[in-house]
Amino acid sequence: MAQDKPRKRRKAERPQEILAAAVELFAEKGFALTQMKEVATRAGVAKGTVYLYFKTKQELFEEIVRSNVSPVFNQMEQVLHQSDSSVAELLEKVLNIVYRELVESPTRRAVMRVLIAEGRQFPELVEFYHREVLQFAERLLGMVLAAARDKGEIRDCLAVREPRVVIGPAVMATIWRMTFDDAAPLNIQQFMQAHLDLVLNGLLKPTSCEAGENGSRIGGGV
Amino acid sequence: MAQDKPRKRRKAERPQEILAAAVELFAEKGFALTQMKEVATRAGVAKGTVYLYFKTKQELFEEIVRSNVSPVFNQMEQVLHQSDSSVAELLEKVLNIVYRELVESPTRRAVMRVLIAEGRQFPELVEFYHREVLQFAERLLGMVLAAARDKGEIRDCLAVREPRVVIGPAVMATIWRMTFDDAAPLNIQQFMQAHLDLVLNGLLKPTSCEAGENGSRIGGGV
DNA sequence: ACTGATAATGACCTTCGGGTCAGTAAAAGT
DNA sequence: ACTTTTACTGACCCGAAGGTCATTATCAGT
Repeated sequence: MAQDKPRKRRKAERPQEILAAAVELFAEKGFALTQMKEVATRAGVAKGTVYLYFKTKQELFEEIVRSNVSPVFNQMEQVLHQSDSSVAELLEKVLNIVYRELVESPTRRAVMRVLIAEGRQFPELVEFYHREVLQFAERLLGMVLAAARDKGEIRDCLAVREPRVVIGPAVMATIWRMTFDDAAPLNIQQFMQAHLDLVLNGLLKPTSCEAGENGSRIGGGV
Repeated sequence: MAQDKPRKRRKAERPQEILAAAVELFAEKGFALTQMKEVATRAGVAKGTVYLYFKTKQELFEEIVRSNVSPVFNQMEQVLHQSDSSVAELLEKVLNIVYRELVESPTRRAVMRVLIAEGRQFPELVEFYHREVLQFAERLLGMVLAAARDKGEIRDCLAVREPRVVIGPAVMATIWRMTFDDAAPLNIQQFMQAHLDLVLNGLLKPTSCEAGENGSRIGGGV
């Protein structure tokens, strides 16, 4: 029990180890319920050590948020600049990335959850995340949709101006996995397929021949 | 300042007043950050009084959850049993209710937020909410979609088996209003219109005449 | 008016957890 | 070897907040 582990000095590795431990715990229990003592233990150090590398608990969380912003969108931007693909292909690729990197990544889920749950405590961070992640994604998607509309691939519908409605189900899936997955697990693959199909084709049967744009459809364009 | 307000005995009204105050505060600050002292003050009583009516903070929250479960679905069920309407009309009515009662109701947003944020603390409550609200809604919507499919109004697509994908954007809107509305306000009316249009018609242009089911569409039916 | 019953109070208790810092031990310098 | 530097430790501090209870105020019944 009291085996007095041999102290080691590893200044270089500590920050990463502490961040990793913190991410896990924030993902499991949220910000408020995570104790710094626990973070320290999981990182294999004493509580005081954590405070050598991060001034406060909040700064620790901020580091996590900042270090998880960029990677997703590098991929995204690459994909979207193959603009010879059809919207259908493009959207499928985008959704693949979103589901893999956002819905299925424990780290990013954790960030999302804490921001939703306890965002009021750090409004600047919420603003930062919105600007760097959400707004960025929104613009990217908005450009794709607008381009597709201009090429005549998709209808000039409201969703083109409000891309958030397109990725809505993915956000819901993230929330679901964080909260209700024990009660009713979500099959991500299946959900993603349904999402893609719904967004591209809608629920209604294709209008039969005559009357082109109209028919039984409602709520349509602009 | 120290005006020593005249104490009043109002056993009957207290619980409601306390619940109302608590809802407001949970909505503003979440569960953990809301202090019982504050709840008491806002309800116009002293802290001890709150504990005359609710054993613990958690029980106070449980009461809020339980008392906010049923009302939405009474409306919902009524609407859905006018089964002579088209899916388009039905879905529009359902989304109207969902956006009004869930996305725009501070109380229900608060419940949702606390469950997402701090649900780990009360797994039984999460399970309860899932069973009574989400699963119920899912089944209701699932039945509507299945019926519409059988009537031939909508395609036999994956979304019929996974109704959650249909209301996904509404969930996102709820989250958004709780978290990012300061950074970028959401126009609910517009968002709802876009949502309905997207879900019914999809993004792609209607397939032109021949080839009926297929065409440029991908990821389609079952 | 008096009094028993009880709604209401708020000072107090207790626990808990973020943050500190005097001290310890592992490297680096000589 | 010995000293110096500094990464590291964990007992301690202290404010905060959930929950308690002896006391006080209000009201109903007589």
